[in-house]
Amino acid sequence: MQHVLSEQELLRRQKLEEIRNSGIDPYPAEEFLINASTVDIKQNYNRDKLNYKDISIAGRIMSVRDMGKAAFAELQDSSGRIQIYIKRDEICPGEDKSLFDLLWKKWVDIGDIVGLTGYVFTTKVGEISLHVQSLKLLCKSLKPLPIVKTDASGEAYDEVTDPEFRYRQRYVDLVINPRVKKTFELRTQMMNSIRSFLNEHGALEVDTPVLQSIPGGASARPFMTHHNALNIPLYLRIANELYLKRLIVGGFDWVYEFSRNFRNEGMDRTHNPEFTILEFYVAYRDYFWMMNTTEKMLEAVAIDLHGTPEVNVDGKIISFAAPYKRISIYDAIKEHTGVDVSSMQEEELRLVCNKLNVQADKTMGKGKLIDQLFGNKCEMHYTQPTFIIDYPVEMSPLTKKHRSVSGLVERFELIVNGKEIANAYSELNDPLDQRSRFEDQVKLMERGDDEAMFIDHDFLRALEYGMPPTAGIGIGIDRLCMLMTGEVSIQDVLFFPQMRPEHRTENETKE
RNA sequence: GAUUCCGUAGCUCAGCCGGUAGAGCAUUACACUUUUAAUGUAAGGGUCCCGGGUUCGAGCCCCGGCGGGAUCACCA
Repeated sequence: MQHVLSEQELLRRQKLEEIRNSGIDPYPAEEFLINASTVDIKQNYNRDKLNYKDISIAGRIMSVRDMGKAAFAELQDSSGRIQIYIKRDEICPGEDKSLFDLLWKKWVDIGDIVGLTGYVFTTKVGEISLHVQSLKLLCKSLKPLPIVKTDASGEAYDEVTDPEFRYRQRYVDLVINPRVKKTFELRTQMMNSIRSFLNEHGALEVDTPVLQSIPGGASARPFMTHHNALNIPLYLRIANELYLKRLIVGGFDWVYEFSRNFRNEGMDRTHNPEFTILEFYVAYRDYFWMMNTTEKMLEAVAIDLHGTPEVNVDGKIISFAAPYKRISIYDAIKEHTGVDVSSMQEEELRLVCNKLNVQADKTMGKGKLIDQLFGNKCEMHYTQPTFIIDYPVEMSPLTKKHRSVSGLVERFELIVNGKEIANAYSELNDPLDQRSRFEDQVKLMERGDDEAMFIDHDFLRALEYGMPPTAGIGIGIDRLCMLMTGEVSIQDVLFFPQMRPEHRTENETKE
């Protein structure tokens, strides 16, 4: 894919040939046995010196300080880095000094992967280091690694900050920016923590279809594809809600799934075309129970990750300690616009939107208009976790009607740092009501709302067999991860965020 | 999709009023057997994102495109 090789790349290819010609395999097949990690050595050496002979470690050479007949270098393995000390007469005890003079001094570059054996010692200046007794090349690297140097005070020089470079070549980003690796390790810890919480409470993790013939469970534009053998259109899922509810019909009491969803919409620092939502559904519960459970779970996760419910996001301290504030969407709108919209109909709402400079076109029904008002005027004000509750029925086609207030549904969204991270409700289980809500969606679609829901007849059939009263929730895992790791862009919590393809000329693609 | 900023060596970045392309690190050579942003001396390295235009002359000005960031719109 590279048309013109740089000076440094040509040189590394030459070295590769010289290595081969000398009889050394630059890409050996046999395993290299490791018996320690750099972090293990650094943490335990001082306490337990006797056990740090005959050490075998492997990793990437990250810097070299040659000193003539000896050299210091830094080796990075999956756990961290350690300084290594290589003395010529130590690794080449006989007459033949080529292992040091050629392999080490001429051929090994920064970025190469090597296996080392030796013993641990502390240098004059007090740095725990590996005194190398044998050196084996495990992989010759052909591209120069952009090296980030850090001085004694921890300040980084030549740090690769170009987001395009970092996202397109995440493998390099991970090698050279240790913080990035930490973010992704934290993401996995977060998922594990959520799993533990749910499993300990008796939930069952399940898998449901990604390819769906009717994309349901959310209002969004789907990606379309085609199945050749069946000769039918299929959609990549926008949500797994309707499938999890079918499982509740089938007799499971608590199911959950980390669902990779796909939505064919705009991208920005909080939206990627594919993203992950945790959904779970619990029989015989309602949305109050779900609020209690959600705040308990998020508090537990934050403590698991940080030892405290407080996290620092963009200079703001956000506390996940339960309980969270609860406020109805009408009260929220009243609080931030001064307008009581609770009894308004569509036309009046549109006037309010126009007056407040909130976009309100003709395809928008009452529910969407209220959603617009909240999204544009209120949402950003909720920094600390806040449950917004009791939404109008028009914007919630899968939600059970409110037990005491007509026109509302039993739904909440959780807002943190001005962004929605969860959406939940007492699930609608009245099959006839569900059918008429779907039919309302069809009317919206006919008005031009390209995000209105399709009718899912099989789902209606399932509900007709009977679904127990159920509470359900969807939690945006990427956004939660942003909060838990302090990242402000979704691209920094996804290994490979969606990017435009890199431009390639005819020649470049051949290589 | 709209607005706006950006694209120069492997990396981070300078580049004046339009006048033959610069630094640090990295690389190469030599020296150096406990250094740590190692050091000293020397050297090499460029499709200035791409394509047009203006000009005697363009990294710089103008037009178009590609890619990225930010803001907005849509959305979670």
